[in-house]
Amino acid sequence: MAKELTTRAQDYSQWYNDLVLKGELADYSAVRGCMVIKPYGYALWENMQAALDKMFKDTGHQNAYFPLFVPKSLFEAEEKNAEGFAKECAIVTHYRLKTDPQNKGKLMVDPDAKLEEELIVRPTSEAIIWNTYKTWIQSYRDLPILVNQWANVVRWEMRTRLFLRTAEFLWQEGHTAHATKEEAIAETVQMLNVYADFAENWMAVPVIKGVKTPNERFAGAEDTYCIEALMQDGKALQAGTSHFLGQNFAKAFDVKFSDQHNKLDYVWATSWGVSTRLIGGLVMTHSDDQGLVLPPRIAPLQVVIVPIYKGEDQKAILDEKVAGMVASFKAAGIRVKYDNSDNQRPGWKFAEYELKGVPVRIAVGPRDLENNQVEIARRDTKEKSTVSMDGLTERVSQLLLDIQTNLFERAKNYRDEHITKANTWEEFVNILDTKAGFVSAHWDGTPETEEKIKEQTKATIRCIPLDNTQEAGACILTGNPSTQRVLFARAY
RNA sequence: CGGGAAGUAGCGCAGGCCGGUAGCGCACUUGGUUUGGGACCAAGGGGUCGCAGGUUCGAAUCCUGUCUUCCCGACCA
Repeated sequence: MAKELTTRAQDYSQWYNDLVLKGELADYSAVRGCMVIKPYGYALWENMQAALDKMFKDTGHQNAYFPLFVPKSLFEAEEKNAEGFAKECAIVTHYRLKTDPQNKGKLMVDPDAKLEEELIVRPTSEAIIWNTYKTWIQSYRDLPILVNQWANVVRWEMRTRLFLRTAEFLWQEGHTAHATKEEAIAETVQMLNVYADFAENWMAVPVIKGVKTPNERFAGAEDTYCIEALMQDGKALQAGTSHFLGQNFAKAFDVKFSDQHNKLDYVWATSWGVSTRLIGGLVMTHSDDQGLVLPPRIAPLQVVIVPIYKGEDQKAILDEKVAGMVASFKAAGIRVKYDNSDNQRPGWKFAEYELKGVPVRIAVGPRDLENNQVEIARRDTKEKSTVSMDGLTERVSQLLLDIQTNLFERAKNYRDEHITKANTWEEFVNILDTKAGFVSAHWDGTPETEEKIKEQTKATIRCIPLDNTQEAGACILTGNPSTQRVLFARAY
């Protein structure tokens, strides 16, 4: 009764906020636009990190760490990149405070402590990293460099939303250096595939792999590859990007190498990243009006066991019986919690763990002990069944796999049902306003047309899918010839 | 930056027009009864009413200023 949730139908945004706050993933902080990631939310992030980190290492990458601050002169070296981020940078100008003589007990910025050169709080680390790579690379034998960093970045957004857009966020950024263009492109595509694999097989979030149009491209990239997901309100979410940076940063930072024939050339670059924004996407993909729904593979808790008893005697018997169950689950690698706390009743616990999105709940009471059974409830379908205690661990292991699969299939069906072809402008606008989701339509390939469509409908081109079929058609807005459909959507 | 709303107990709010002992629900503490879908009874603890001025015998309440947060826009590679 304590925690009333807004339903999706009432107010989708409010529903999302309620889930994040009441599901204890994150909280607002005293800092404008910055959130506190609470232990439950951070445990989720740690599980995501662990899976991604292994995938990065399995593809030959190593972790490193670069500074939070970027001197302004380095930041501005790659012009397009600098321009793209200029409007959302936090800047350190001083290094000292002093007591304010006008205002007792208060501090002020010491005007005598102005920095010679301003430091930019990194919105992304290409500049500081490529300035470093210059000293690491002389020969083709030094290549490739395959480095990833787990870090926080700051982008001073005007309007923020928990996880989806915050002023500070956590992410990983991979920065690689290669001897050839082909190798760099292969790396870009490889990491896009890693992201898609992670999104679909760990988060159970179906994604479309594609390429961004020049308008939507990362500032300083030659090509931006992306994975795009679809939320339950029909809006798209960019879930990850992988950039082919060409020789732009090598030229900006003068990073050259000698090839096998002692010929100097600029190094080829990629960068790729995913952030805590994925958590927002996860919430909006699977959750329902009762709370969070988390996929078992990354859920902080996979199974919760709730005892039902009258009096201490029954509790003691249950504690002992469940201890064996817990040990067996743990031995099978299942993340399990036995909640025998006495300050809440079973009904409260049921509601609480549903809110938290725990995939499987097991209830055990005296009635069950008599019959050597337990009650199992799955979060995704809310189905309950009574099963024997014999072979319970195997059964639950299988159930977790089933839930993982079911969540993905459910999300994929929804996504596939919300990719709609539009052949006329009327259809296009109508789909966006009524059904939403992705709209597959012809586009004449010009930034001007893309811009006009955005102005009139707020829909942007999310991507040109990698597996696109080529077909002749006419642009949805201008009627000019087009060779393929692209995916439009309103997006977060 | 434009428009709107709000700052009162840990959280959510009432009180304010009409100045006069600081309230309610949840949470918390203690005791008891309970426990198969968000329990109940009783007794408690907790507040410089965002901040700074002003009016007044007296300000949460009236006036002025100021700070902050949230919502809607603009912005968001």
